[in-house]
Amino acid sequence: MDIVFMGTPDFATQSLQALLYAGHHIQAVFTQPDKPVGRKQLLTPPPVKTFAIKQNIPVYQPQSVRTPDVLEQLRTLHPDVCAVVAYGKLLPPELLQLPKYGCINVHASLLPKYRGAAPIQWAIVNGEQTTGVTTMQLDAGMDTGDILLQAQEIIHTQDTAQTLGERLAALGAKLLCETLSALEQGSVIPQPQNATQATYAPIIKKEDGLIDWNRPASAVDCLIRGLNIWPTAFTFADGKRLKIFGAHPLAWSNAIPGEIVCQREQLIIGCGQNTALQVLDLQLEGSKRMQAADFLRGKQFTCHKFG
RNA sequence: CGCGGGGUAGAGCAGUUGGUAGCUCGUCGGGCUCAUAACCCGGAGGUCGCAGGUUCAAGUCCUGUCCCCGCAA
Repeated sequence: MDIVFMGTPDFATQSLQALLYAGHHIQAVFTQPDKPVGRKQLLTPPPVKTFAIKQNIPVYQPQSVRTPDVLEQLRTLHPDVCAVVAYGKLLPPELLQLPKYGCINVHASLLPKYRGAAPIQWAIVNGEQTTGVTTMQLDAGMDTGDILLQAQEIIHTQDTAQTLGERLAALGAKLLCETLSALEQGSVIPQPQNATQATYAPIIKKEDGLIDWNRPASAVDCLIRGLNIWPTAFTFADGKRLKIFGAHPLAWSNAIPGEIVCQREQLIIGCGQNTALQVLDLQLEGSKRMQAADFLRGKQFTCHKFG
């Protein structure tokens, strides 16, 4: 098929790659404009752009897709379908109607659960045991279109947003290819979403990473894994910000939430409901990321509580 | 030149008012032990990020420079 691809992060790159391998013709790629990144604010191209350029695919990076120019470009390209994967912009209705098969979206959740920008992260943070990917026919709403195909994926107890995201990206890429085949053969029936079942996964903000030590250790662990590798769950110790990249929940008694229960060979913090968290992988402000054992070898906290 | 923290043995850190570097772990050798990640004894390993400057003497003060990290964007 002749396809216009719209996507931005690594998650989307996998789908683009899969479409190419499947023998589709990618006419053009739309992706977000380059943005300043990091402390040095270096202008950095999104992953999809980098990949597209290597494949000699034309790249467009409009600030807005709600302009006559963009609509005109799409008309000229005249794609069979528009594949949208984590593009980062809502598409206007006129554009959605344009391609023969409309616009197909890959979403990293089992819709109607976890509509929105950060379905992978929130699924982990909320302690879900399964999630998945959905392909759907885009409509004007935020992840409200008719469902085409879905695939389940188990969330492991060690999963981070990073590791789960990689698997879902691969799964989503595969599902996208299957969906396009099914559309061509007319063998897929769009299913409207049950809006009453819908939940939302809003974009993650840094402050979402603040750890509430009153919550049970398992919940804190979910937060840590869900927000790894970005923005990372954090707390405060000795007046400094402490990022926690990895931990292990423990059963414990008489734990005071936030209390540093132990910092000899292991770093253990009290949590809610008489549980505790063994911190394994951390980074103190001004220092680099390291294993708790390494950290404790050179430094002890003078405060008695985290948070 | 946005604000702040930091670059000292393989790893993580101390180094007070400037006087030729210490700690924990690891590592090597020996001992103890049925055995060990445990314990005991001993050893190796550092031009203190880099370049200048002040000084009788600088990791420790001054200047410049590179790199890392938190915040802010």
